[in-house]
Amino acid sequence: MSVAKRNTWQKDAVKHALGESKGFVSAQDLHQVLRAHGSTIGLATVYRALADLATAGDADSLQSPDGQLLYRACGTSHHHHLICRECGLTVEIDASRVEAWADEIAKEHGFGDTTHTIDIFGLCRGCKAKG
Amino acid sequence: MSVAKRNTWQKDAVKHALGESKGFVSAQDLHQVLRAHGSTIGLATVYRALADLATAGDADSLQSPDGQLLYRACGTSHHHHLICRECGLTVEIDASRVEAWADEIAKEHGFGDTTHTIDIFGLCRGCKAKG
DNA sequence: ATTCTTATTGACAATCATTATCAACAAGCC
DNA sequence: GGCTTGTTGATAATGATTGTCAATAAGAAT
Repeated sequence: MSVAKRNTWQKDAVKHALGESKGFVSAQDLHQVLRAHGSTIGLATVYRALADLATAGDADSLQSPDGQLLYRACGTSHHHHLICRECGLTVEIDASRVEAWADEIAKEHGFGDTTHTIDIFGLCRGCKAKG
Repeated sequence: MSVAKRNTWQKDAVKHALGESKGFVSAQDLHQVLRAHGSTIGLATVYRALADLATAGDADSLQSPDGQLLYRACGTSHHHHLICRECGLTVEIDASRVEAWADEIAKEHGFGDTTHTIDIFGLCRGCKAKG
């Protein structure tokens, strides 16, 4: 199998920057952060690195309500999120109950090979108080 | 309050075409269907009409996995969908159990004013057999 | 260490869905 | 029929993401 992937500082930079970010970040945001930190990394590269990370299971991706793709560093376990639409605060939630429900429903209707999108957007305590 | 909204054949056309469609349709698709039927409706108008319908609660919108916005005619009751990613077959599912769960989780973490995205994509019986 | 192969990069162009613009139009009112 | 103003639609603008491709550099071989 030899060398299929090469290790570059760019990939590490993206991975690291993603790890530093608290909530979900868009590829664009991450690119700007990296440039702000003095990196000369290209935008296309950030997109590619994020896609790789997502494929490898090191990152989680979801679509924000306005259609942007957001990424977040994450372990291998499958889980879902509760996200503040104001400040971006993210809480990982255990969704095993819903997972089971989703599989059950799918099976019930003869569907297979399923994936699901289960995310909750709202206002966190802090932002509720402000707003 | 007199007249805030006017009734135009364009809005009716969009509403009707949406009702005819079985599963979810993109604004682009709907526009093409309408044009194919001889209508001279403009693309921007289709987008506006769909947005209005969604706001009024007469249509349901969701994002397909590749980022497009899809619409579907639907009653006023809030529900979710099981969608075949191959042929677009859509099954409305009763998600009261998950609704309750989502609210509960949100409350538990101090979140308010929540909305959620709960959709299941998979392969229906027919497409499983083919693929 | 030097050379060699080729995966990877990054600037830029290309796509594609969606939104904004704005003059022309028509729905509902008199 | 006119008047007012919400609505339309062709087009341009936007903005995220992907494709292109020559230049670069990682890792293997020497």
